[in-house]
Amino acid sequence: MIYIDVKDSRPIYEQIVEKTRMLILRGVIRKDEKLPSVRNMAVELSINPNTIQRAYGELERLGYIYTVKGKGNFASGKESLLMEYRKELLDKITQTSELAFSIGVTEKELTEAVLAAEGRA
Amino acid sequence: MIYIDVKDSRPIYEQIVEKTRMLILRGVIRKDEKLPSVRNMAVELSINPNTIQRAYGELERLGYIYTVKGKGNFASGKESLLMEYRKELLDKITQTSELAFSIGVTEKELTEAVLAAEGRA
DNA sequence: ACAGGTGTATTAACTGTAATAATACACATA
DNA sequence: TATGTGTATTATTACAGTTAATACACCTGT
Repeated sequence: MIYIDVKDSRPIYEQIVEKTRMLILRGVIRKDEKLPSVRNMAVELSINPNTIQRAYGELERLGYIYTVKGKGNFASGKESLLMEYRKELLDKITQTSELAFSIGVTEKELTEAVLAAEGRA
Repeated sequence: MIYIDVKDSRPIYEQIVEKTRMLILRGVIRKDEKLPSVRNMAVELSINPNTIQRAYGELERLGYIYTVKGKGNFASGKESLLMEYRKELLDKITQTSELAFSIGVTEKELTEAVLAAEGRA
């Protein structure tokens, strides 16, 4: 379901949060679907259970999952999450564009950079 | 010339690199213009000289400044730097757009996010 | 030559974060 | 009752960032 990129400088728990987040947002993991248990995922990824727990704690704090003690962690399926993430990405586009404009990049170049992504996705 | 944002989670030396970089790219610091000395800037920002030195070391490695022992650090004014940074920003736009497309954001929304920045810059 | 400003290098120490390891406890379910 | 689940705690290791204190070499104005 998830793999750790050793070349990625970000902490392991953060990588897990980010990848799980995308799996939920893309609908690969559906509402109320169970995620791998802390201990299972720890074995699969060959890392410490505490690190998984930390990632799950973050995901719960962000509202992506909910926990049932004795049973496991499940995707919340909250609808607001997708909208929040869309806004996050659009804000990032605006911020980067602002920086680009400030050093002379044209609107045409920026829209072309957007279109370059459309083909790949 | 530069200030440190204590709320910024990034390391101090990295903030200095990024801000100095922008000052050079925007032409605020001109070719062969002298940057504040290691000790001076350390006093101004109330941080350790070693931290400034690390930032200047990075800037030199990136080609933004050159060092003359006994005299100081100076902006290189290399022309390629601007083009490299433009490419960096455009790549970031493409990457973020790709992610956005993958969760259903439309081309229209993205171009609007670009345009939103044009007014501010 | 000298003083003062410059970059550079080194070593030690402190702090915070990430990650591991080893346990223990509480809850759910077959 | 046994097993799988989340949760909590403590200790330890490793590393990055930062500070501190020095020391050395170079440049320049007096």
